[in-house]
Amino acid sequence: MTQDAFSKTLITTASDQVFVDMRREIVEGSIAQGSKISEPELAKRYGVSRATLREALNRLESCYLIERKANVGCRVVALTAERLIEVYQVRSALEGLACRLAADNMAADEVQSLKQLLNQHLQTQRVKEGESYYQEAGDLDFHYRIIKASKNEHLIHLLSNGLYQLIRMYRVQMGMVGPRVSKAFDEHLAIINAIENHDGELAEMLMKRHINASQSNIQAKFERYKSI
Amino acid sequence: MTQDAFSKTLITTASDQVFVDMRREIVEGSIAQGSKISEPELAKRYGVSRATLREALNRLESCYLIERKANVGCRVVALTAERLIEVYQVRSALEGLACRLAADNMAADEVQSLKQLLNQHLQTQRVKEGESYYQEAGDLDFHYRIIKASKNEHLIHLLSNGLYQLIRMYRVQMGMVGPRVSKAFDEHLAIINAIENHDGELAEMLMKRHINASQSNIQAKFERYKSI
DNA sequence: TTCTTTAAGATTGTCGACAATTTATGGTTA
DNA sequence: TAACCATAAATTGTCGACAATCTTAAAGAA
Repeated sequence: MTQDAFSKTLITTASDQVFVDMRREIVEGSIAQGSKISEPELAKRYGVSRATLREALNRLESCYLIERKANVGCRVVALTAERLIEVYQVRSALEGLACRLAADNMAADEVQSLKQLLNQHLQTQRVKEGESYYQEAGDLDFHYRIIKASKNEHLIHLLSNGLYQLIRMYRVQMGMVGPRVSKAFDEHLAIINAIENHDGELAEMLMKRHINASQSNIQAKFERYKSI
Repeated sequence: MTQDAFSKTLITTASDQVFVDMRREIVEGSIAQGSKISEPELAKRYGVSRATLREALNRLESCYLIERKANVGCRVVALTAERLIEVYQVRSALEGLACRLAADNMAADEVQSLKQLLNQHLQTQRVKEGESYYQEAGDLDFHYRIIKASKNEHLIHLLSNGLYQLIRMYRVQMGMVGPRVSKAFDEHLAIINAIENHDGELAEMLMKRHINASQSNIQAKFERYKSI
């Protein structure tokens, strides 16, 4: 029994493994967006039976990475601009809530640990140079910690098992690196300060703006990407 | 192929039917909260194979009605006060968003139709007498229409396929009828007015308050229920 | 007695095969 | 040629059986 790095999913069964593997392939684009999924073909490829594969497919559907139609089959979700907006509207509302709850609940040492994390990011050369590390794993980590600090299990599940892989899919496949990195860092700093002051209202507002800015950024990239 | 009344789920396959049936039984309490689910037993009871049953179980897990542990099995979710708070915090954020979007998007004739629905509720004798009709189906219908009017498919799915059955489960099993009915009606009216004026900010705020009030109400009932 | 170990029983995970449905193919007709 | 229908092929839905794991209960040691 092992553990997945991104979603902290415990990998116990064969279908767990297939689920995590397929999820990575879909997020990274190895399995192309919008492509049809053939159960017999994929079962053979992963070396499992169709029953095991279907178990994994069910869970991929739960986190919105594939879509099923009865008696027809599965398709990998297609990344559209409209869908991106929808997802970010939801994300903004939910992470805003998470941030408010974090500001209410977070203990002093947790705040310190979070500040330390951000300092690490600052001092890492890669951040200054705007490399992908921060934007991907680092940013993810920051947001994840705040979500976790909300102490609302339902919310945590909704975000980390539901929305995040989908958001990663957009970001990874758009190749999200660029000038927003340093600006995002400042916004993170402001959010921490609000949390430290237990100012839930402000923390929520800052997080929402932060995510909206992130949305505008990725959306601009999206337009450029589509016009090519 | 038929259709389910509550979630508008299309029932095509055998597992669809089992899913809808089990969901109703869990929501209504026929299958007790916290109880262990035996796959062989339920498969026999519904007259399907275990594979079909497991398909349904997967989907029940997606809408948070049961919880699975690998190699151990499923349990019906247990209704705790903590969980109720968590769910309502999320609901408040999401329906607040839905209400804001509805205020932005809703066409004049849609607003009129919604007002008409509310008038029907008012004129129905049962409402005045505080019977369960309004609180259950009527209230649900009102909220559902606003959610739908948000035009955000992801949000719609999250609420109607995700949270709503769980919320119904609390309400049904607590027996939610009582003096809040008329007050809730007034709140609904205020929300519609805000939507009609396309005042998204106000509409969001009113909806959040409406849901928070509803939470307090059900929570009070919960305490009484638990102390017996 | 109480705790640990072990074996039996029961439950879940996985598999391959069959049935039902959809999709592709090819032939017919207007 | 285009539209329609019938047939064949492929895909999904469902089933029963076996393997792997957990749970329970009995037996033995401290």
